[in-house]
Amino acid sequence: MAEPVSPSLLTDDQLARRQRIIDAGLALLERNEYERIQIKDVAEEADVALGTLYHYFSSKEHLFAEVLVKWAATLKSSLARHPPRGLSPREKLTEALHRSVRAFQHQPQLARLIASLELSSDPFATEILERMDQTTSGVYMELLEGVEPRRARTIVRTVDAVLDSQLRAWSAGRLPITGVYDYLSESIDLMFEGDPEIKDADPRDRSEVVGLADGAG
Amino acid sequence: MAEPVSPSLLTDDQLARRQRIIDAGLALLERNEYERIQIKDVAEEADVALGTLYHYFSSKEHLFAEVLVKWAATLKSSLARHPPRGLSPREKLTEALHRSVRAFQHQPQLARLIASLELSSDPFATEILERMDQTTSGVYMELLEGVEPRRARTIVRTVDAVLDSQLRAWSAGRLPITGVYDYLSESIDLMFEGDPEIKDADPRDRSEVVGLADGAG
DNA sequence: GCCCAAATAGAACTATGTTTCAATATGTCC
DNA sequence: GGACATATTGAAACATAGTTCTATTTGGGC
Repeated sequence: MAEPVSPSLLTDDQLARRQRIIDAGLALLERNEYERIQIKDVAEEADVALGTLYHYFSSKEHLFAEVLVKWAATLKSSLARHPPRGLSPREKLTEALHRSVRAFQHQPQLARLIASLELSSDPFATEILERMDQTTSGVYMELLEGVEPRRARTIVRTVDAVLDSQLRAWSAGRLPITGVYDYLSESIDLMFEGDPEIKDADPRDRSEVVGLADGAG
Repeated sequence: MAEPVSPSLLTDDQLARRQRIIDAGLALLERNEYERIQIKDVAEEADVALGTLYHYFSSKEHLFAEVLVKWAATLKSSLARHPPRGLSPREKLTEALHRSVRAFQHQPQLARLIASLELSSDPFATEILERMDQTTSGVYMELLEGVEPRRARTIVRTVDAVLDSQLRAWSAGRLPITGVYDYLSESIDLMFEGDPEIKDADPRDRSEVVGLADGAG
């Protein structure tokens, strides 16, 4: 776990190589379980030497945390390009979450990956996780425009926990994917129960939905 | 991962030895991180040979899943002995969850353990996990007497997810323990918002709060 | 063309869960 | 009470992967 070089100090060439490694990780994740992917396979797929890989990433977990970031970035930008069309905050939130589930459905290993990373002790990995957490929370918060902020934060935290938990159960084979959708909807409905179903209060002031698709690397 | 012998076929002597191994695991968990506990340490602590340990448990994960069951059983029986005194379902649920958090607080490694087990592929481990899940859900459901069953189930699932998620964050050092208590309360309040705060509808029919402290082994 | 940092290849190291095995003990059935 | 199955022991061997090391090569800038 030696300190890897900081991305900000790299030449374009090196950045490209670093990116190639991340892409290789994502590619392998599409056809293998995370735990069964060997670091040397990633190096091979990326066409770099093992030592090179460790030159850029402090550990397997650090590397895959960056893979996760990259994947999340594409998800976020897709969400930003086609914002949920629901009228009420509840509908928008539901739509956004369902879209997230669909994304995971196409990449089942990502759910396992997140679970693994949450157990990691590599400081780079934990830092990246936390950063991602804040970004996704931000995305959801924006959909809850008009909801009292304190309440909105609780909703987001809760819904995030449910998403995480159900995805985990699904990826472990303990729950069909339909269960994930259903339970999520049910939880959301529960939290908005007795709500006057506020329609999208003020469609102005929407110029800056940015800050979602960056931060990747 | 050879099939270990089934507990139901064991002599008292063997059951005692098996139990000694589980106790040893729990004891070690009190002073070490789960990941850093070596199987041979457990064997040593339990005063059995390595081969003996593997005679009873198919893997490290299987063993520690049983450790978890044992721990959960004591928690459950404590909850059964002193049922939450809150008047409304909301209060009872909050009290029960806070008590769970306190239990984890005394055994921080248990939270990590659960997270690890959820990633395990040992069939014994997953079976045990699922069994535990159902039992804890059952405990919470009983506290929601008077709440419409479908709704109660959603509440339990949601609250369970939040507990899990916050404990995970805490055990990874990403959240202070006070945050766990606070977020849990907030989530619960949110879900009971706009509720007529049903007071404990019918204090009769309470004779059988059993079935909580068994199932351990 | 020289120099140095980066990259390479792959062997070596390490840590641990798991398996094996021969020797010994235990206990049960006839 | 002898014999046979089963359990236990202890230690060594195995297997797998992540990580580190080292000798060597490459390539861009002065």
